[in-house]
Amino acid sequence: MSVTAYDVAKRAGVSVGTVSRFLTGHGYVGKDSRQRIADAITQLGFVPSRAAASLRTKKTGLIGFVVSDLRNPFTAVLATALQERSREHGFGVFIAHTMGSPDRAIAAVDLLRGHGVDGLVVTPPASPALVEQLAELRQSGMPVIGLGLRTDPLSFDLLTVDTRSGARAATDHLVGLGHERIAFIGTSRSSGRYQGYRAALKAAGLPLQRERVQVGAVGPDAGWNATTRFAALPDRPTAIFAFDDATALSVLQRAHALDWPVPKALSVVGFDDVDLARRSVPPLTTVVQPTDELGRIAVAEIVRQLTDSLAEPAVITLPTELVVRGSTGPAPNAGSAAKGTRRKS
Amino acid sequence: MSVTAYDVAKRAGVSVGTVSRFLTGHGYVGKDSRQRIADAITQLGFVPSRAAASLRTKKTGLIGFVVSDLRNPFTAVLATALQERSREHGFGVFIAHTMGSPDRAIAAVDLLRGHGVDGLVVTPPASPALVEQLAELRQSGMPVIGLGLRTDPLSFDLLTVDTRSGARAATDHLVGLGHERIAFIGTSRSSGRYQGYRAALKAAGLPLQRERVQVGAVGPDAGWNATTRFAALPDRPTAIFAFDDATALSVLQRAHALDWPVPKALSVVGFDDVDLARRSVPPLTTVVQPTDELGRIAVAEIVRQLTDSLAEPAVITLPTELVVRGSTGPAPNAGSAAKGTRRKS
DNA sequence: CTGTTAGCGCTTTCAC
DNA sequence: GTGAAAGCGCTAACAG
Repeated sequence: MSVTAYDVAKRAGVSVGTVSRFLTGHGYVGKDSRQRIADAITQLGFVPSRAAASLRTKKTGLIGFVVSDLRNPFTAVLATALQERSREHGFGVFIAHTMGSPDRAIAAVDLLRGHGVDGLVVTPPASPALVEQLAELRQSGMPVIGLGLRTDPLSFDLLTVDTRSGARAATDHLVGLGHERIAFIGTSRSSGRYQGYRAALKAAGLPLQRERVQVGAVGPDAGWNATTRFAALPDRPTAIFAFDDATALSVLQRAHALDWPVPKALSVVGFDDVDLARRSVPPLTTVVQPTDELGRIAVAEIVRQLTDSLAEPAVITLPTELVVRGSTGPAPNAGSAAKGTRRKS
Repeated sequence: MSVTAYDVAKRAGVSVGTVSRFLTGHGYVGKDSRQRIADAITQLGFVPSRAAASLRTKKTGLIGFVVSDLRNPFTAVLATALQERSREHGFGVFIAHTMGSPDRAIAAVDLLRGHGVDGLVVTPPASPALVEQLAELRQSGMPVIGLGLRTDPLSFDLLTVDTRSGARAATDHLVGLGHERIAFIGTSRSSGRYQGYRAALKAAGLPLQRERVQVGAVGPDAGWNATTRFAALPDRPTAIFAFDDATALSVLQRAHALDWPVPKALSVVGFDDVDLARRSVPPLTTVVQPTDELGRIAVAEIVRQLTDSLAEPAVITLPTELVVRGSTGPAPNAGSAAKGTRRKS
């Protein structure tokens, strides 16, 4: 660690300047020097200090990634994709988790800022204060991109998937199977998922029942509890559309524990298509998010903004896709006539 | 980002030195100055540059975490624990994944080094070259701790859980239930898990059958495939002990798909106790790893070494605990007499 | 208690 | 093509 560019220079019989040119690739370095520097570097095990470099260049080669909880499988997949793509551009990813706390989100951004990240990728949830902080950063020239982080006046780039139409497709699928009592578990009524859910019900002429909508928490516990509640309803829903796979999988498990057979008596749809969805019992019907694309585009956007500097904040929306697996089936009393007919009404 | 300590100093009407003393907490700062500096900082939105600071102090406040794959739930939990604990000590965690590639592991360490991490926490798999690299680093004064990363001559600190006795307890549990054909899925025959498995069989006077041992890959795919193979055996095993929960859960799923009822005809034991294990169908019997403890101790060790400097490499071993849930039951033809008797050979 | 000053390791003109 | 030298933002003596 204490071997510096000067040591390399001395060893190679050149000056630091030349070593630096070799390192950065800016400016010419003679074929001869090039070879000797390369040798000296490997012999000495020299690793250039980014801290020192960044002091001059104002670039750390670091992308900050603010997440709520890394233990969420979807987040982990996203982080992995981001890291893979960043690597291709020579960036490292610095992940800071917030455990869903607004205060910690702000602290996380400051931590990342302190370490000089070149850009920021931020995921929900966001508080007004966080959004303001990010907007300022963005204004001061730092690439900031919100991943599924909608802000009312668009104050930084938004990369999002079309959750609304994904939710619509999922609900349409259930309607098409003859389901009329379709429950929803999600974060809020303003989410794209809820909008899609509602739109599908409306299009099918189905009532929107308050007791079948569970908003607030999502995740394993929430899915479990919501399922318990739904099961206790006088008119049990015959289908549940859950915010994400983590939630949907626990719905599956709770339903099993309650002897509420899936998909015979209950159909379940998730969102994300995490690895386990493919292999749950039964395999989960879900809405695929283009995770790799998200990572790829997020990094590409950061890199672009780093050079193009200040373009107007833009929205990039990626499509979703419904994958039908074993967790959805015809509604219990729907008979054979129900198949896909009620959908266009 | 471009607001510096000088700006703060000017605004507060003091000198940079005083601002620095305020920031670091070293040396005295008058109550008056203190207040004005604090005000200036918030007004200016000043975030000190760690890069600049670390150039002097040789400390970045960063702990590097080298993992194979963040998508492994256990890894994600570990990363989360590590991040929580690091935060308490004022450290950030820089995660670099290797996707299991030895070359990438080396590159990851260099990436981390380049960013000047103060310490390194490394998880398997490790190659000889990686171990050598880490040993050198450790020798040059950097805290390095291997998490479950055994090296033959102990060249850096090893923090590990007693997987051997965990595996022993798991297998003993199966033996106690009357199982005689117990299969194993793991990484290698030199792992603690295999040793524990073998020891338990031996103690029970049970033969160690080659075709019931599947070493090499682990994880969802491996669990799925191994189960397929085990099912095709003339003498189907009545129990499977899997390397980790990710593997065990896919065993559960594959068994279900094969109409191989768990735990009636097949008992399954995992390792890790990830979140989903509690809620799988049926709930997974598994060996708990003290994840939080691991994170806590890893960070504490790094911090300790950062001050105490060079102690001899040591081994810290944490105990495991077997949690019995619904995925294990009496062996199919064991009758009631089998209960726990065969255990003491 | 506080100001001044000399670097930390690198990059980057500017000469040669 | 390459060397010399200044400076990035901060910390850490060292005077006062």
